[in-house]
Amino acid sequence: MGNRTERLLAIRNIISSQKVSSQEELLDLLEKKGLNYTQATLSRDLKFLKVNKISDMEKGYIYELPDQHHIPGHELAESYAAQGFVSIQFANKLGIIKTLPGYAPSIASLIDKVNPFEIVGTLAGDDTILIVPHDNVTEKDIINTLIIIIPELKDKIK
Amino acid sequence: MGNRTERLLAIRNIISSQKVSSQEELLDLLEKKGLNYTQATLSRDLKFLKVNKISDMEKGYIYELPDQHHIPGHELAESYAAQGFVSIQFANKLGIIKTLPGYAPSIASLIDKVNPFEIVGTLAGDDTILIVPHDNVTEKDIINTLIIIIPELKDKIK
DNA sequence: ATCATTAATGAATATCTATTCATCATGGGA
DNA sequence: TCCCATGATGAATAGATATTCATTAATGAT
Repeated sequence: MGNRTERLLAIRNIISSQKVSSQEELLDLLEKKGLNYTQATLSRDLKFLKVNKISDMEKGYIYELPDQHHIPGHELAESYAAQGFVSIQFANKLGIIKTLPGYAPSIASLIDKVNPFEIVGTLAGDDTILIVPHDNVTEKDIINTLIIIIPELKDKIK
Repeated sequence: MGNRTERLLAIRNIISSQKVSSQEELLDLLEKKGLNYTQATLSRDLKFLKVNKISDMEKGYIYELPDQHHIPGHELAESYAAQGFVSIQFANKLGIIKTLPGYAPSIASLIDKVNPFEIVGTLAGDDTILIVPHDNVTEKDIINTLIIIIPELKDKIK
C-alpha cells in the first residue's frame, strides 16, 4: 500500500500547521484532502507517529508532533547545526545538504535523533549530508521537516 | 476545602515521579495516599494543571507535567540559572534563594515562566529571591519543584 | 440574618480513543 | 502454484476522558 504513507504524511502536515483537538476533527481534515479513513485507523496512526496531546489555552487539548521537545540538549545542538548549515538541494529524489567543514556528522545525527517519518535515513561525510526521503515525500516536505527540527533554518533556506 | 490543593499537589507529585497512563490508575494512586475522589474531578484537575499526555515506548501514553518543555530558550536559561544558584533556605513558610550577584532576576523569571502550581510567586532583588509557596506546600515540595525546573540544581541542593 | 453568587464535587452521561475481531491483499517460502 | 505469515483496514465495541446536571458549602452584599 502506498496510501498509508500519504496519509501519515498528511497527518503530520496537518498537525504541524494547525490546532487539532480530536480524531474526528482530523478525520474531516483528511477527508478534505481526499483521504477517507476511519477513526480506528487514525488512532493507530497517531500512536505510530508518537503524536502527543498537549494542553492548549484555546482548545483544551491539541495534538502535537513529537519532534522538537523531549530530546535533551536539542536546543543547543539546534543553534550549532543552524550555524553550520550552508545549503540544500535535491537530485533524484535525494536531498544533499552542504555544511561548513566538519559540521555534517552532528547535523545528521540531530536529524537522526528526531527521526522524522519523512526521512528514512541520512548519510554524513565531513561537509555533506545525504538525505534519503521516504517514498512519496516531496522536496517541500523535507524542507518543512528540517525547519521543524531546526527552526533557525527558516531564514537560511529559500 | 483545602483538600483540593492537597490533591493537586499529590497529582503533580505522582506524575513527576512515575509513569501513569490513565485517570483510573491515578485515582488508585491517590486513594493509597488517602485521597478519595472521582474520575470527573481528576479530569478537571488534569486540565487545570495543564498536564499533557505524551507517547511512551513502554506504556503507550503517559501523563507529563507541562513545566520544562515548550518554553523557548528554557534549556539555555536553565544552565545559566544553575550556574548562578548559591543556596536555598526556608523561614516562616517562605523560601529564600541566594544567588551570585545579579543572577536573582533571571532565575526568578525562569520560575515565573514555568509557573508551577507549588509556587504562588517570587520576588527578586539582586542576589536574593523570595519564594512564596502555595498553602500546604512543604519545603521538600518546593525543592522538588525547583529541581524539575532546573535539573542541574539536583547536585547543588541538599 | 437572608439571599445571591461562586467554587468544588459526584453521578450520570456524552464524547472521544483504543482494541478486538474479521477480512482482504501482499509477499515469501515450499 | 499453493499456503502461510504479515500488514492494513473497517465495523463494532470496550475503555478512557470530558461534560452536564444537581447538590452542597463557602463567601459577600444588602
